[in-house]
Amino acid sequence: MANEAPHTPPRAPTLEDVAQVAGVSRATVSRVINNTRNVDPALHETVWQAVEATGYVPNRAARSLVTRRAGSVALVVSEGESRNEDDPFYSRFLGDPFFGRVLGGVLSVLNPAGVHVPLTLVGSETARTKLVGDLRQGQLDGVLVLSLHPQDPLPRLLTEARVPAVLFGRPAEPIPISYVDIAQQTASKLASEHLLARGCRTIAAIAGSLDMPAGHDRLVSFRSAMAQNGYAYVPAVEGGFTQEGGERAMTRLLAEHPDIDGVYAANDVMAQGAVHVLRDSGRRVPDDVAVIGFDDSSAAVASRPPLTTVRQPVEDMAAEMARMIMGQIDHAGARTTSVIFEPTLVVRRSA
Amino acid sequence: MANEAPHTPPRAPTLEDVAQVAGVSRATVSRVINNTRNVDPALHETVWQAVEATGYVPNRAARSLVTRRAGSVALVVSEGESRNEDDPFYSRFLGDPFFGRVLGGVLSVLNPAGVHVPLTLVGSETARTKLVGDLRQGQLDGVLVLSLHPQDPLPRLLTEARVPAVLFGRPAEPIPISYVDIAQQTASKLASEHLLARGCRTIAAIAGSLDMPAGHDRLVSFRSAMAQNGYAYVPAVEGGFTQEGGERAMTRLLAEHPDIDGVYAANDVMAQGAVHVLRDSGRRVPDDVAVIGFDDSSAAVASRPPLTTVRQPVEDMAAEMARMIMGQIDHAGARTTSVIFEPTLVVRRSA
DNA sequence: CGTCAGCCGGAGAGCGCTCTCCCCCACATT
DNA sequence: AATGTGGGGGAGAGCGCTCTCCGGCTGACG
Repeated sequence: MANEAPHTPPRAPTLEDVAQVAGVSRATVSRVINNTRNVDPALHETVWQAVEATGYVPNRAARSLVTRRAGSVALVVSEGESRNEDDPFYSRFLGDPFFGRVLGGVLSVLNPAGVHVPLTLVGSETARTKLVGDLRQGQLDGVLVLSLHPQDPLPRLLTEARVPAVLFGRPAEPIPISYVDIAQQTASKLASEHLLARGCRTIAAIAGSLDMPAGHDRLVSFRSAMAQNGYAYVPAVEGGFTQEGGERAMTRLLAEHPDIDGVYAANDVMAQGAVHVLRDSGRRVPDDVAVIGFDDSSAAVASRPPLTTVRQPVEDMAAEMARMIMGQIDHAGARTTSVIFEPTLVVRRSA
Repeated sequence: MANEAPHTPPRAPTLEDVAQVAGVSRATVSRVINNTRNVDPALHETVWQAVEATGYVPNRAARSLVTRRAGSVALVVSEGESRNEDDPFYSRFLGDPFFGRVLGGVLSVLNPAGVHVPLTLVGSETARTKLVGDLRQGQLDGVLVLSLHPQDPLPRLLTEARVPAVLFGRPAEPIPISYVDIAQQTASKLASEHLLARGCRTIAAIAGSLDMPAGHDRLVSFRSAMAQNGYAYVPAVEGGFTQEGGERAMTRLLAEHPDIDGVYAANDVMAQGAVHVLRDSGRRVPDDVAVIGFDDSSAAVASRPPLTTVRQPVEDMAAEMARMIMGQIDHAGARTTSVIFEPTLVVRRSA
């Protein structure tokens, strides 16, 4: 028994190997694989056979080195200053079904395209500079950003670095950066008209955090939708997007307006909290008070009664983000764009 | 205005640039940065200053090319044959808080270490070969696998390719692959003793899918824990880990054993379904029937009453996976290992 | 029949880094 | 004083790929 290469794994085949098998030059194989120029069809065929035969897989690193393209787009979950990566807050957000849907949408576009999608949590100055460094250095071709905090400096940083980036949801400050978002007016219209149509006359809102664009926009547009139907004022309490906040908000709303018969909550978990409070106060849902949530999350289905809720096409939005970032990467200097999606109302039993 | 480099971004500094600024050779700078050998402390200092001054960031691709290390570990969500990537099933799993916790745990170890964590959904033969190809080619240093299906061929494939890999949960078939898991016996002991201690005498189980290790082990170990307390037989119905399945299982259990006063469900959503059925049947939880769930997911908190549940230290387990894979990568040929974690009982109001 | 454009394949440079090899010099040893 | 020893630095090869440049061949046209 010869001791040749006793523990060396059989080195992966390179372009050179394929070239040798096919009896052509490295350059030709490269051309075939990236089909970048006309190559004689017969040779083309031979080369592919050689690729099959050798089990060749292009080496990403080598390719990146020369093309200055990493072939990866980071999905970044970004907080402002206050938090660090160990904060359970992150797990909470990552565990949110919403995040999973985003991920699914992004991967459905990027994985088939052979693009890697590294995930990063960014919650400190250090992490932020490292991210931008990676981007400038070309370790990353672009970023998809889920920015959770209105004062998050990351979006601005990214625009300043002139680096491909797309946000989920409009930025808190008006800066020139691409994003996808949902038509909050449509959502509000859907919700208000549904509530009105089923006979609600005293309607209140449980708002999300008002310093976040989503929280702010949902309340403002709901009020204006109600105004268009003749309701000059809609009482609202902020619930901070948490179930407990929803419960507190509902309690307060009930205290101030005991005759409430319709509630629009800016997300499902707050709606769920509201339902609990409503039931505990002896009211039936939807008979005495109708409740509409937002997100169509698993909470909506798990709730009793299951929640009527506004559904964002999150997967589609995320997929569009992926397409947008690829566009930006391919055409440097392209204009920043925004794509707005239409929500739908999923009618279940709570309203 | 000179038109020198009108649109060329100022090329990122390379090792060479730093070397020039520091007045040393490329090799020395490399040594300092990776501190791989003794370097004169004074020079060391000079070099770091030069790094600061130039804003140098090492080029990952170039480094990978020579070290044959990608600096990235994929997190793979793997299904068996039956599904494709567009299947909403994936979104559902990704949206599961459990997944987010895994992600959080993994990132808490790998991000600080500068390791990228690309996410991949693998649900087809093509995707599987591509993954193994990436691994062999060195685009990926290792994989962390969440295998969802008992017949999933991926774990076996990975061991055959002799590639660094760690599973969450023991493999369905006995193959030599590293994994982390939970001590199901402890979980069962905790649950059974809690139920018994609060006076339950007719106890049933709602099992998960029995072809999955988690589903199987939870039921088997629960029965043996009950047996140790003198209960020879525990009626059980499979609920497939879904809320609806939990409802159906509870309905059937109730029909066959109307005197049930304690239920152990293999996850929270089934427990939540069970609670709904129990309440609809006029029984009070926990007064008439106590219910224990598993996972300590958001469903446990959202449920009314909030669920007493078995909590796995998922973040810790995921972090350990990350450490294990790094160990495997650094010491090729290391033995496959398993690490088993102890669960705890989170007592809320349902039992 | 000569010239030239156009097409297609090969040669080879070089992307930014690591790492082996070599050399120089300071200091210890004989 | 000659030789040994080892720490610390530089030179340079080369990782696997893309892409520019070049050359040979073919066919069209004068």
